[in-house]
Amino acid sequence: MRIGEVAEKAGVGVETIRFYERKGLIEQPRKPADGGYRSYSSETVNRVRFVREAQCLGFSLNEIEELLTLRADPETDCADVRERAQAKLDEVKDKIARLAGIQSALENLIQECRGDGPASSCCPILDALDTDDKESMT
Amino acid sequence: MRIGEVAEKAGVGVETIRFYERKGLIEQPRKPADGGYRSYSSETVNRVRFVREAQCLGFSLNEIEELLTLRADPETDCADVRERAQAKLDEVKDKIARLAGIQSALENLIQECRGDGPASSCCPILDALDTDDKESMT
DNA sequence: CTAGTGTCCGTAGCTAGGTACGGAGTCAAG
DNA sequence: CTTGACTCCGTACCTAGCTACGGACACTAG
Repeated sequence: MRIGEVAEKAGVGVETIRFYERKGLIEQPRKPADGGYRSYSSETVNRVRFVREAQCLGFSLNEIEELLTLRADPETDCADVRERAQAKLDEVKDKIARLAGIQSALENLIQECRGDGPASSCCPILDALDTDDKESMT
Repeated sequence: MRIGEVAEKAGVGVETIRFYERKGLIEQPRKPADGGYRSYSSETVNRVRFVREAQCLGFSLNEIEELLTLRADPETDCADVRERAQAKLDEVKDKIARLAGIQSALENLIQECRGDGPASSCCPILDALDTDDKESMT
């Protein structure tokens, strides 16, 4: 599969694929036999999609690389992989918990803003989140 | 409260507060009476903390402003607020769902990497996430 | 053989989100 | 009334993550 096809299937530009390649986020597919064109496997499409996905969720490209290198590297000791995976898992759980806080703040807001009149002093998104601060300030 | 105190309590630099002020993310506290110094309420500290928090979770500053302006703007119609809050709520739920996908991929990975030997071909973080793609490709 | 499309590479430019600099003013303590 | 800590403002600079440019090469169809 050539670069244009990968880019299209992953929903990004060709330049982005080249950029990710330089960053080491996807395989380096030098194939001088094939006229000097890059040739990718379909796994690359999934990798690129995963990168975009993880970016939306607040991971940097470096963190995403860490996530991706958790997989099959035959040289790596399994205990090490497990340890890094656990660290990432903790991060992910923390993100979920904090998003859940925002979620319930928004739900409260929607509950409280039932009427059609002026919003006056209802709509306390920060107030809803302040409780966190108060807990951590005792 | 002056800018340095806000910055310290929120755990950011003074320049960052000024930057957020320029962006309209926090109140504009021009107080020429007080020697020309900015004077902030303690709410600003919470706002700044919320901004940093939300950034970690993948929201841009523009999106964060949208979240923050959901609160008490006496001119705003409550129905409009509710609508925007619902849209944000959908985004947040979606993020949580996608993080949950990564979470279970990591949990699988940790399960499968029980041994101490070489990692060989276990550790399928992408494989675990591929299932998503397959569902959306039917 | 030629035109068109896709790819190669390096380098330059762009947006978001800060971060640092430098010269001047404010204020409290000594 | 000077010293030191803090603040003012504007501008310049920086990193991350793309995105565009431009000239050369490959491959396909006509």
